[in-house]
Amino acid sequence: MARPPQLTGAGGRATILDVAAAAGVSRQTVTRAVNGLPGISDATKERVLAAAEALDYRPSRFGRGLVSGGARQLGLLVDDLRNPYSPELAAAVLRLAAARGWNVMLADVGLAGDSDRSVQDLGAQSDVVIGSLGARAPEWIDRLGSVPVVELDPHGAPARGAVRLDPTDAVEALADHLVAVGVKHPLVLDAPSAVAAPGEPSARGALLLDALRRRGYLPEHVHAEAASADAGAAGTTAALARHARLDAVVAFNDVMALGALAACRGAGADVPGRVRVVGIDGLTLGTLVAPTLTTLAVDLDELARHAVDLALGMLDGSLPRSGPSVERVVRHRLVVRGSA
Amino acid sequence: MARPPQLTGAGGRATILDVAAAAGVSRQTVTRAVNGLPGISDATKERVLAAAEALDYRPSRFGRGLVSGGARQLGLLVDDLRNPYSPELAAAVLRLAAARGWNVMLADVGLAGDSDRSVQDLGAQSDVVIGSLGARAPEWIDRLGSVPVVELDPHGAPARGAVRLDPTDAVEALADHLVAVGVKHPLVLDAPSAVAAPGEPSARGALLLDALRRRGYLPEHVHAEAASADAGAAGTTAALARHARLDAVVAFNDVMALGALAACRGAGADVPGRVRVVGIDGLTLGTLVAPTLTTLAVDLDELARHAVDLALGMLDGSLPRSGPSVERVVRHRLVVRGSA
DNA sequence: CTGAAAGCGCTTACAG
DNA sequence: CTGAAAGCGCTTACAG
Repeated sequence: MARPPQLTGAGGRATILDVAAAAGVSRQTVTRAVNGLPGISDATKERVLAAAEALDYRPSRFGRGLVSGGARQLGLLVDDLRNPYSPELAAAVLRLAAARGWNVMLADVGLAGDSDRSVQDLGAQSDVVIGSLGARAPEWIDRLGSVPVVELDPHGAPARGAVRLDPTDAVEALADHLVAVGVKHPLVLDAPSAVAAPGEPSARGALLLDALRRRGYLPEHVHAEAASADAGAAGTTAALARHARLDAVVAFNDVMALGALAACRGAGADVPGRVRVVGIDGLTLGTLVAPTLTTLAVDLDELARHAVDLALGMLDGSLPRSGPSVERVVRHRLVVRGSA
Repeated sequence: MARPPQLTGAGGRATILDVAAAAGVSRQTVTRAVNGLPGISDATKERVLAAAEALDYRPSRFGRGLVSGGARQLGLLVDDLRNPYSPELAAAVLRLAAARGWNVMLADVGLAGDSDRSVQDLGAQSDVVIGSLGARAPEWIDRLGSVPVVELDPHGAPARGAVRLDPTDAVEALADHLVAVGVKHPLVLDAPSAVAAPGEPSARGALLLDALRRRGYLPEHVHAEAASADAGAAGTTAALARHARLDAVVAFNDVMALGALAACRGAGADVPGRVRVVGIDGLTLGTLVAPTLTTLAVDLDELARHAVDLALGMLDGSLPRSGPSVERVVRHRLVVRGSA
């Protein structure tokens, strides 16, 4: 391989100066050739391009960005892409961001081996970050450095901006619905909670339990091993075996509810005939199964719109830079389908 | 708002020099304060940080990247995040990339309003790109500039590197399976093809039709309006109405097959009793429905592994820089589940 | 503890 | 058509 012995760039990468030297021209001539600018003879251009090719030259995005600005970059921090909630949200954010000429960099703290570093890198590469930070928000906001952050469904008090999800209305509507359809023995199938003490219900779980109790129910409450379909199925199977009279499962999210649906099928318990099943999130997925899934739906487009608005507002100064944090609220909505 | 009248940075953004001036120190003292370096008195640090805060100073990622290198960035180009195939693939790539210390920037050419610009921006921000370029590969590779590209399931001859999907074995196995279970009148539910002439089957479709014909079938072939669940359902409903004896639907992908499943339910056609339904992709989704979906599965972790290997190999020079393009192959595998 | 200098890799005017 | 100069915003040695 006829690789020249000395390359200027770090990591043995060729820079514009290497190409210029190899082609026997100045660096601005290299710029002209590489960027297809006018004011260069065909012969020179060809020679420069050949040198660039030979040296495997690629312009540094940093050098370039420094002088020409570079596209704005929005960082999106998601939980776990394997739960369809994340990609549905990401799709909504991506679309809005693209429409405004923003790039989106994605980091998945659930998938990343070293989530701390993932968060930090995301901060270093983004002009603003939107993300589900959950319980680790304070720590991660710190890692993100000075980048403005819009928290999605924050657990505590948000640092700067946030879009809060409010399921209360939908939970009340659901509880009324369960009463109306004659449910007697509901189960709240909760996800394991990172924040609450073991055994303690999640925020959503507590809301559900409270709404049910106020209507005279003595709801069961169990924590699944994980917020996944498999864990939802396992939790449901076990509950079904323990409590023969169980006639409703309200799951922490849609994916777990899908697991509950499968478990009911496995146990020969008709849905919604014998057991009603309800999820939370409103994923598209819920319309593809049979019976279709009753759910407390979030309008992810609305969530994304608020988040992007807030994020961009923080940047262009249309939002106050100090003072109390700015919050938007998106309410869940009860969507009654086949399963309940 | 006590915003100072003059800010050095473009777009009215404060630079390190603005902060230095406001705090009455030199720029390297600002660096020390902002980056938590030693060799600065607490008093000075505090004053600098206050000035930075007041000016809403955030270090430019370009300036920083230019001197300290910055994390490597992998661009991932997907088709449409709303088809679960994309996020499942993205999750696999993200995990591998994160493990190797790479950031991932995501662009969705299906969702973006201006897909050309999306592609170009991705190229400008990435050290290497992995992507499903499909029929527009030549054009988009051009837009990506000099960034190395690993094509996923390329339609034509790949430019540099590619991971090719090979469904042939699985298609043969599926055709044998359909014979074995006594299917007589199969339908190939194809996706609309961007490349082929209208009415022409897609590459996958052609493979399926051929395998079926070689076994003595006279398979139906229809194009759905889109590669979506809804379109798959509509296509199936129409076909079911036209051909009463239809007893198998092989869909272009899993999402369409899910639509077919729903259509069969709607038409009162038992699956797999009266109609067998088969998808392609092997999405997790297929295990959550009832009956569970028989499919030609791609191992997305394997696909991602090859793609990331190839991408990183192109960068570190372990792959030849010129000569024929490098290809890896991932074979589909028949996974028989409940629906066929 | 603080600052003057040099340089990262590129592009944008400006001369020739 | 081509090149010498300046500068984008930052950090890393090196002096004081």
